[in-house]
Amino acid sequence: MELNREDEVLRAGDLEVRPADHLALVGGRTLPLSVRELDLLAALLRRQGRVVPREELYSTVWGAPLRSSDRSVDVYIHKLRAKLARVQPQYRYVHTHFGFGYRLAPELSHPFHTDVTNRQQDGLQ
Amino acid sequence: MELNREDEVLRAGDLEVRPADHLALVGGRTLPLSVRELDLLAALLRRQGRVVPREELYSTVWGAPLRSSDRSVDVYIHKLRAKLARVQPQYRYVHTHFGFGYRLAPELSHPFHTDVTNRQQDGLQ
DNA sequence: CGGCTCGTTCACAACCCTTTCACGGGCCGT
DNA sequence: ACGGCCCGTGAAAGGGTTGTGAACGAGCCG
Repeated sequence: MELNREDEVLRAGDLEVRPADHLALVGGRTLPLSVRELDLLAALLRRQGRVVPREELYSTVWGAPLRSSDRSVDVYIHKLRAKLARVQPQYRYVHTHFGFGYRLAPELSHPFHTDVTNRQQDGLQ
Repeated sequence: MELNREDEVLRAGDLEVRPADHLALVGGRTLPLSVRELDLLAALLRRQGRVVPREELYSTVWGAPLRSSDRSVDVYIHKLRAKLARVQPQYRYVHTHFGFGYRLAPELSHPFHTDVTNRQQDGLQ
């Protein structure tokens, strides 16, 4: 688990999270997230721009070491992506790093190297 | 295999690699690389400016002696070049030294003279 | 109790990475 | 220029990893 400074405000792109208030905003609008979803998002935001291993995300958010077959992180990443994409389809916030974990960084959805993983051929925009 | 100092940062031109974070950046933007690709790039960066024999690259990145017919290094050099060229077409980072191996050095691409290889006896450029 | 939300787990599909093969073109010594 | 080795490059197979929808159960509340 991770401390929440009372006044902590995490930002990335149009995203804003106030962990102490259990509140996530996108462009000023409230984004309804469950506890796990918000904790996971906060953990990623605090490590913005870095690749965060699953093990670190799990131990931070779930408070226990990750068991080898546990897919919880993936499932919640999926839920986060779904909710973020519904509000901001033009941005990708969560990026997969194959074999390691995830990285949070607001990037335009389509240009250049697409996406989520390390795709080989991205098409010529 | 090669040690990754936790804070090691490798640079060449607009390229920046942080092996410990599994992260490669070009002009601040993330360059999506697979594990092998990143390891190979890091190995070249650590030997920047020198001609690195295939045998050395293979044993460093793959952790085993190079077998005589193994083309893995060539294939991954190709993948690296492709990804680098897509982001920075004006630069050539990886140079072939016929019969020996590869050398990493950021150099402007010659628009009219496509000299792909470098002879050993060419000396420094 | 009945309906709801949330968290967990499962199963299958989709995808990515690595390795290997094959073909063609390049480079070099003769 | 020739022949042979070397390198560039696309493709494909195999296996591991991640995406995704759905089922299940616990807790909450009317």
